Amino acid sequence: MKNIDKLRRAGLRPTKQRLIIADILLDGPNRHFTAEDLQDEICASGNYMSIGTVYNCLKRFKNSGLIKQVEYSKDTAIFDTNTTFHHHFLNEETGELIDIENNKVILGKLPEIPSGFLNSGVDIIIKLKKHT
Amino acid sequence: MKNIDKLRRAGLRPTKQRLIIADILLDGPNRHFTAEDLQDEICASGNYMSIGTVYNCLKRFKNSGLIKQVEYSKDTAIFDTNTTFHHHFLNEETGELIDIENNKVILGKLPEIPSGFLNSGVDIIIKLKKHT
DNA sequence: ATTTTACTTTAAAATGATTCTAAACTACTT
DNA sequence: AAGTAGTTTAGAATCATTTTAAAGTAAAAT
Repeated sequence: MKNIDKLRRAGLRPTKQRLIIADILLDGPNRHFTAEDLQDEICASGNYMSIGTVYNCLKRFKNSGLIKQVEYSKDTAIFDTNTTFHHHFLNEETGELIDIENNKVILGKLPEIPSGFLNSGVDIIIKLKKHT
Repeated sequence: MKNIDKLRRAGLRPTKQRLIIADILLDGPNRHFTAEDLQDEICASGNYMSIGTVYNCLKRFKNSGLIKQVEYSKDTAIFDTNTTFHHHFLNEETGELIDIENNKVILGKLPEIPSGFLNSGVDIIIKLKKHT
């Protein structure tokens, strides 16, 4: 599908800026990135966008389900083009994330969900350190 | 054990400020809290401490293993007096965390660890939403 | 096609959490 | 008692992110 249609389907008005970002994010392989990473790539592609717009677009892309945000990053928000249900390895030294496909993990036993609540998603992070 | 000894054992010089914090955190039941929460409690206990010192103490308490820091909080750092290996429920609406004891969860299948690395810890977050 | 309306982009300022700085202070050692 | 190394402090600095208000643009209505 063309990116302009992906935006329309997601309920986003296809502005010039959103198309630039869609072209960077929505083709090619999955990746993890920060707002600043993305702004750098926009520059590298010969375009310009204010950092405010980058943040604004990322928020809307996320709310529309075009991308996800990784939930356990401390200082800087990390976004993820992989919108499937999946988990992550975290390299503790570098902060690098690697996707874990959902079918690679099975939870054999889950705790009882507090009453009045529903399980609305499980996130698993496997931290890695270099083998000595 | 007296808190002054807990500090000494942890390799921390037992200053007046660290004792105030130890008295708040290290007795009583486990809890999750931010730096600001703690500063408020310090005030409520009739003491005063600059926010810089609160942060500084929390960092040292954490590095000494007296407390932990929750790894998947976005804007504000959340600390945890529960230093055992455990997981969390996250109330998505309120941000409230509830501990899950380690023995309540069993991982039936784990992905292959990337070569050259060791699994250095697994964090599981079960997100909760209100039952409708 | 032109106008209207609502949404979007922008630069710059504002915010909020956290860290840094340099001077004053204090616990521990000698 | 004096020295030194670590600690606290207020305030400034930093950094990611959000807000602001004005100017711009896509879609809807005429």
